[in-house]
Amino acid sequence: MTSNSIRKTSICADDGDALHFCSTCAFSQACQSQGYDKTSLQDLHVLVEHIGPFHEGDHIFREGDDFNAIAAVRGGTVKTYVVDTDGNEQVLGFFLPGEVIGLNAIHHAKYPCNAMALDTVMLCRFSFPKMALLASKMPGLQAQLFRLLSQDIGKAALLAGDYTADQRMAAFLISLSRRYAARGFSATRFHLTMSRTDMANYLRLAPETVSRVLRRFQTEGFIQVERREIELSLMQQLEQLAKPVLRD
Amino acid sequence: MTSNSIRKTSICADDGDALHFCSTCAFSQACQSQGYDKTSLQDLHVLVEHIGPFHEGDHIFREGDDFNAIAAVRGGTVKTYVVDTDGNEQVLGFFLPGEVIGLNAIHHAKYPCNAMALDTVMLCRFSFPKMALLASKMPGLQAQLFRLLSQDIGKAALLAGDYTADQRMAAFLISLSRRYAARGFSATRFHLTMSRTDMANYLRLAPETVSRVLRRFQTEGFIQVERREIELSLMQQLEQLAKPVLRD
DNA sequence: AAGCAAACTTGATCTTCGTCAATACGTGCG
DNA sequence: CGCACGTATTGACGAAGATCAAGTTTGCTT
Repeated sequence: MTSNSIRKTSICADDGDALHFCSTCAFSQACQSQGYDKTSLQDLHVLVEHIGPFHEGDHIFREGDDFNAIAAVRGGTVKTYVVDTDGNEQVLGFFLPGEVIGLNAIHHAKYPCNAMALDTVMLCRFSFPKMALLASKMPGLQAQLFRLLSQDIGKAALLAGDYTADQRMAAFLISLSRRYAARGFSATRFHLTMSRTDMANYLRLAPETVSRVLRRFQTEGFIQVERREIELSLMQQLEQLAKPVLRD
Repeated sequence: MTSNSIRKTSICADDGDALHFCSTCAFSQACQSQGYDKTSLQDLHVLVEHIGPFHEGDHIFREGDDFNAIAAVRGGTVKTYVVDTDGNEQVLGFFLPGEVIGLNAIHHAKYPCNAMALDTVMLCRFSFPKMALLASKMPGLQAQLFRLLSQDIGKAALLAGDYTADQRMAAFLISLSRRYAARGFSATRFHLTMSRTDMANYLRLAPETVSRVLRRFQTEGFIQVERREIELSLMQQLEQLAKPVLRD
């Protein structure tokens, strides 16, 4: 469930090498890991575009917008969401640095959801048509795209099953922890970039329930939480709780 | 949410034409829709394998099996599921003729769930490595694969949101109806190939709740249900109920 | 520094759906 | 034919979490 395939922390490798596009992006690996030719790499350079900064509350794309590009998060957090018929917000996911947004837009050629910056966000934008064309020439890139897409199919598991509020919350915290750790950040102390309401809308709980569960986790010694700063003290116990959700 | 990209009903077009592989499969379209060369087509023929019949209760693959192929359902119904830590079955999806199973296995190169035949099932098996290779030569095929994968990312929405039992059930029935209709079957009368328990495990409800909701739908005149035969009488009302779930 | 709005917390009550238990139904088998 | 098992239905009860209603804190604006 965590993005194992995305690891590098450096934001932009301007190392004078041929590989001078965003190295945060998931695709650098694919290219590095196999013999690419100069032409392909040139093409890849051309189709990449660094954009941002977006600020808190800015929209990156909106539901119904024409799809033309996917984007890797270079810095900050992006939430994707839809608004249901009664005006309630359903958060579909939070995207940390190194993770890719827009993959669910390929099918209908339109973005099926909104994407909003939760803090200051920098992106690496890839024209999808160009990338698909390039993928034909670079089997490693094609494979990487297939993997990214396939990975996302299973992601919804966190929301799906009928888990308790405690299990959901534990799984959410563990997931964040692992994803931060994979980027070289602390696995035990981090900043929650989203509001309690965002968390609630993601976990399909009421904001009140989120508050209560966090408080109880604190009194039980699992976590220390102060506003949006959180420390996971008893990882063990949290993982135990999260196990049915994360399935590892 | 319904598989718009898959329409043809015929099971196997042995028409002597170059296109003599399973025309039920999602990929025939991709190939037809653009100028393919003879060699590619030859390759595509080679990588396809008709398998079956599987009988009720047979496993097609199991969680943890090495991934090497995806498969299109030619006939019958397949359910995919996982068993959680307390032994409860979570049904991930039902796959009708024309739909593709195994797409979520690409990422880890292992099947992340079990697949079981609910009745007599015939499949069209595609070696994935060969298919990926071929996709490099056939942009249409590559695009079709990207679309199929992207489509599945959004599918989990049916289970996700915190909908009522009524909304879930209505959405489920409407979804089946549309998918059958897309295959040329009746949109209003069909056979439920899965047990109440399977439906419950898919919709994240108790089997008792499934029973009660179906009964209430019947007394309200929305449906006529007799054992596993069902008729949708007031499509209008059902669609109204399902709207928040299906988002159209 | 005061005022304000938004986010968050906390408590009390209510609703939906799960659980438990009993019964009916239908199918296969002796 | 009738027994037995699995599947489905129906009813009574209980629990988890939503909703409603105040409060409290935070941070922003003036």
